[in-house]
Amino acid sequence: MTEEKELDENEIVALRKARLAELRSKGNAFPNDFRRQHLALQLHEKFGDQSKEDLEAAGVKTAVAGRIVLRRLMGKASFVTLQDVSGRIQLYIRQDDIGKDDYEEFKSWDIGDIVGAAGTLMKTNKGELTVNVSQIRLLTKSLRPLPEKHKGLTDTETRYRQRYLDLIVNEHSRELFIKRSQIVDGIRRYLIDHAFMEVETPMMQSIPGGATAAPFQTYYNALDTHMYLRVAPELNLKRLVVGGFERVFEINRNFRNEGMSTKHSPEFTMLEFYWAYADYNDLMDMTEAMLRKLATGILGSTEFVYNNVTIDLGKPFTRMTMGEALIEFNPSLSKEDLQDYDKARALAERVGIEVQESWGLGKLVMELFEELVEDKIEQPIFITEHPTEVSPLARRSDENPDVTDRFELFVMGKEIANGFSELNDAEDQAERFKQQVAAKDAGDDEAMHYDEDYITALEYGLPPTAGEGLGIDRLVMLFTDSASIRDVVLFPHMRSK
RNA sequence: GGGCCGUUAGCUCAGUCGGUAGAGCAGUUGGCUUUUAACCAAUUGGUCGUGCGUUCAAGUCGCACACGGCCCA
Repeated sequence: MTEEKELDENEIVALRKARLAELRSKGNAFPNDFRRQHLALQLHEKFGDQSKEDLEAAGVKTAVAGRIVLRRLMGKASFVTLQDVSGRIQLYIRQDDIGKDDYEEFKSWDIGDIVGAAGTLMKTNKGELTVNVSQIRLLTKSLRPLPEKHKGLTDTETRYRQRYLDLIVNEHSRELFIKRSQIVDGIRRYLIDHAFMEVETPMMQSIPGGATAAPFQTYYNALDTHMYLRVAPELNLKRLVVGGFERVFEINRNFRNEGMSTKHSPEFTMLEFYWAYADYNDLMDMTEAMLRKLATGILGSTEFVYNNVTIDLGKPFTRMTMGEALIEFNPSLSKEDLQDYDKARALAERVGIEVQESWGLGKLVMELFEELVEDKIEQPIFITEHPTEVSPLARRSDENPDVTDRFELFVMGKEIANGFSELNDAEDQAERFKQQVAAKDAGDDEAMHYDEDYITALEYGLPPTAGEGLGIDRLVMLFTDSASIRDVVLFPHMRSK
């Protein structure tokens, strides 16, 4: 039975399993008592500059551990390249140093095996820092062959489905996800340094809210009720501001039940933060400062290249209203086109937008912006004055009730951030929810629900507050010059095979 | 949802006009005590994504499906 199975297997796997069986018969095949003294990078940093002679005189002892990624075997001495979390270090193993039996055993190990080695630092004749090994142990036997050692793993599907292989083999991928971690870490530190408090709010909600988006539905047996995965944490975070936590933030996943594409993932990571006694202008200032600091800290510069365009976060970001942007990027348009419903509608139909009867002027302008401006943006721009009709949670402008004190930050055609002075007028908010419910009843499955408890919270009093959401995945795409959101998500969703 | 492209050895890829499957790496065997994509010699490995069809004959042509990529909505 098992024999048949093994016959079906790839001969490489079968052979390695046989070797593992042999190891088992000799004792503990999976020892966990090895302790390392240095990472590869630490050795290179501390000793990389020392001369061959100085290193030999110093006789530095070390113990390293990692995966064998390259082997150069000779009759009585060998080199192997070990890879650990920090990088690579070469080992030099001589039969004379470890003994004939151990050397023969060592030669039967494979690329992919995880080993621990102790020895003394040396430099080869070509100047490569190397551990001259006195003891080496196999810690974990690898049963499957790794991808090609030079060209690596290029098949996109396999890189996504078996990300661990991508990480073992492709240094670029490893560096990308390290950068992602640094970005999240940098944002967290920045906010904490500015007196923000990190909180966690529910991922499962009985009423999804905080964004216009279709939710995922699930079922909670104990309560015998349908629940939704959150589309945004917004309303809960503002409840916390009502409660007196004047600066809060959350970095976590949101779920939106829409298609997958290079720009959209059904679950994505979002920073949301809320800041009492501040407005949307303060948010824009802070966003600019934070992005500059992140880029400097992580990329070493405020300039970086995305899709062959050099982006400069060093200069003050352009700020313009949505109406101004439409005209700026489409000089044939005039102000009147955007202020008159009939003209705006005619224009929308002319550019191929499927206009719905329920849309007002505000929705038309927003759709026109998405169609005629977004893709044309390269350098960072704050777009402001979004129509009230499409901003149900944002405070109205004091000058014009049809627009809100809101902004979105765009870079290279991507919406990176969205923020506004929060609507803290409970009665206005109740009206806006009613409009959303009407839109939902009219068939808009992205429209919001009426959240009565949120209105109650506002009735207790939300201080004047500014709030913002910043898409982490898209920011990572920018900072790493990645064309697809799947490249910056460790385990992107795939159809099961 | 639509269009285009892809799927061949563990990995990276060739495969002509339809004529019975190739390379490099990895693996195996042998050699080699400062190599580094180690090298030298020999050698194993295939349900050509799945199914149906055309044909004397299909990796190759046709249709359907699956999965993926890119573009569009």
